[in-house]
Amino acid sequence: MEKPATIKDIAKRLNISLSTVSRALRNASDVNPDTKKAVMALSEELNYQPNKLALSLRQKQTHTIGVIVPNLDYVLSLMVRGIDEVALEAGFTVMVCQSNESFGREILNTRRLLESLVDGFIISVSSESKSFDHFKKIQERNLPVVVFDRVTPHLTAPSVRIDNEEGGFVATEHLIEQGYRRIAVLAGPENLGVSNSRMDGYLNALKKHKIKKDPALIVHCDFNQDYAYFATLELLAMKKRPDAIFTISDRMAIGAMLAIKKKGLRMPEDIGLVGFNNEPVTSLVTPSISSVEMPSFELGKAAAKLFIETMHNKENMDLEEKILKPKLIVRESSQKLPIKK
Amino acid sequence: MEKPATIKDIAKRLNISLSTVSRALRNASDVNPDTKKAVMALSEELNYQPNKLALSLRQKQTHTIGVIVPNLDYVLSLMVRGIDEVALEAGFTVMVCQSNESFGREILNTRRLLESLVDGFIISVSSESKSFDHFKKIQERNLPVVVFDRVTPHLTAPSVRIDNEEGGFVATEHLIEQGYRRIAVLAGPENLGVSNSRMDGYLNALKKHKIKKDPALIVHCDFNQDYAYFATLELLAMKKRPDAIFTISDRMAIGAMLAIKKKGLRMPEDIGLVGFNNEPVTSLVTPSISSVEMPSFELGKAAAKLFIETMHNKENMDLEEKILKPKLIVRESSQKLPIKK
DNA sequence: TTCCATTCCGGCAACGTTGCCGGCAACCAT
DNA sequence: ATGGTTGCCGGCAACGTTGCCGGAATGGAA
Repeated sequence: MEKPATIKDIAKRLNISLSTVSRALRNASDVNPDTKKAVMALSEELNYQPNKLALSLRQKQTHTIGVIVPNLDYVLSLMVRGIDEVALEAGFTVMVCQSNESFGREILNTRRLLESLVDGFIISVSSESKSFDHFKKIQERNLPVVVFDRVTPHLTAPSVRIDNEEGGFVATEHLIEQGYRRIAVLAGPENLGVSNSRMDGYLNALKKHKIKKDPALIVHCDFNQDYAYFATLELLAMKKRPDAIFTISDRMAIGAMLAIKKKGLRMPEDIGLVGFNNEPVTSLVTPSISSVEMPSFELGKAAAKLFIETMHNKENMDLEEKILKPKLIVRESSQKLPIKK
Repeated sequence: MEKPATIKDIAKRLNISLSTVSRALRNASDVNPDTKKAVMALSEELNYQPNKLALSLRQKQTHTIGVIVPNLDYVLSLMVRGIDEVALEAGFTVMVCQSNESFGREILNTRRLLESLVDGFIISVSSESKSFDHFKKIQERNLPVVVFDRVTPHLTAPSVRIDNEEGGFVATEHLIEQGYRRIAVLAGPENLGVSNSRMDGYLNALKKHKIKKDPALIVHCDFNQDYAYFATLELLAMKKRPDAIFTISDRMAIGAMLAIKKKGLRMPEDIGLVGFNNEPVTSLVTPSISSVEMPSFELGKAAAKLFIETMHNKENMDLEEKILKPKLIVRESSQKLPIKK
């Protein structure tokens, strides 16, 4: 009961050859029903498990997917669970690596997973990454790559994401409908596609409602509660301060909220606030924060499904692009008008 | 630039044998400096990476650690990052599996990781697990197992955890010092060691301060915000309702807080509240919630270090037990008395 | 009896790597 | 000249598995 049993053990005890055992265990063709039964029985008894290493070495497939994410916050860990779900179902194991939003770490993770001989990658890019050569190297090796959530035009690959522009649009339009007019946006790093798309949605909403864009109200800062806090303080210190803020993540919304409270302003009366991601915390703070919800779990599942598709017909790499819809959840922080019946 | 280069490729191009290349790449002994240089140069040029599969197959070691956690909430994902940190440093890769607090899932994960031929396990048990045979099977295979955070007396293995009893004690004593007398405890499932230890600390604090234990104030419920919410509602509906609640997790504290607010009671005036874990959300809600902080990242690192130790001297399995200290963070929810200078 | 088809099985090679062993020079010392 | 030592290298086997091929035994048909 020490070492796991191998095919050889079975063959020896049954006095038959390795090949026969192998065939018996797999496809029944070309093997006597009796010997097959015997093999099955013994393999059961010895609790035989085929050695994955040997299998992988032989058929040059590890049935492992490398997943690279910038962090494991609420939404991303939900997405990873979605990926896991589908991957397991399809017989794949996933290896998750966090890049911690660091470019260097992302390269390191890529290399490590490549060394582990994963069959392909499902990636959400770090906010710090400006070059994508390390990912292109993967594709040069002909391994399937699927990008999810944080996509980038610089990487040509099938992708799954939500409609970020739409998300930014509904958030902003909601603020406008609530009567806010000087709406600021706290955006992420300038090179982050997700952030820019949400900002595009913001701009579209302004345009639709004929509100002039004010560059002073567009602030880029790090994806981080503290940065958002200080950025908001600066916004609130303006002569003509904004009367609403749309942040492209909830963590930033929290920072903004703290700054607003610090300044003694009330939400939604003095200032409106809408975040993005619909993390549970948004409903727990006072006032509760409106936020754009995304179907994270579904998004993860979709990414894994797309990966498996891509893997199965590499020839027909059509660069599929799957886009899910976000949904605004209105809470106290932006509900200025009485709720219409 | 398609398939990764192998030792064979190098040998062929240099017209030398496989063995020589292998030796040249590894230890310099028994190989001519010139040929060694040539091999090194070519391997650099071809970007040679030893095939991990073949290596693992040969030396029966995958340099992979299987990590099983009940979920990836704030503390656990911090711990996993700590594990990752140390493991990477030591040349190990980690595979993380979530059991989702499900017993069946935990068994499945164990089997999957075993199939993946991990070199050992670092485990935090699910709250649902009442049997531990699946883990014992690992040990029968002579693979090292380290338990962390959620330990259990039913599993004999080196472990790393915090002093949960101490945590429960300081939380409770703090409430007593603030003048609360009818202190309830929201505990987790009855079979969960962590929960019971924290409760023991609670009981010790009562005893020390000569407060009689009231069984009606000890409530077991699922590790879950909603359950905690309803359990708290029931507590508050008692004739002689508690004047403080200690919950053994922050998620439960949130549930309790919502129930308290629902009832229109004020914290800390009408009722005190202390949670456990010091999740960021505790400082964001109103009132902010006191909580027992644990050094999660450090704990993860310690677990990985212990694992590597255990792995290196299996003979000397001394069942080391490493215990870190928790620390109470006092916030509004329990600060009834003015702060002493 | 001869020939062919069918059924079942074993041998061999290969995936990429390393460890062990043996061997061939060359050199030095006797 | 002979023997031993040293430096360097190649061959072989093995890790556990599968795919291919060839072959023995059996049966049936001509």
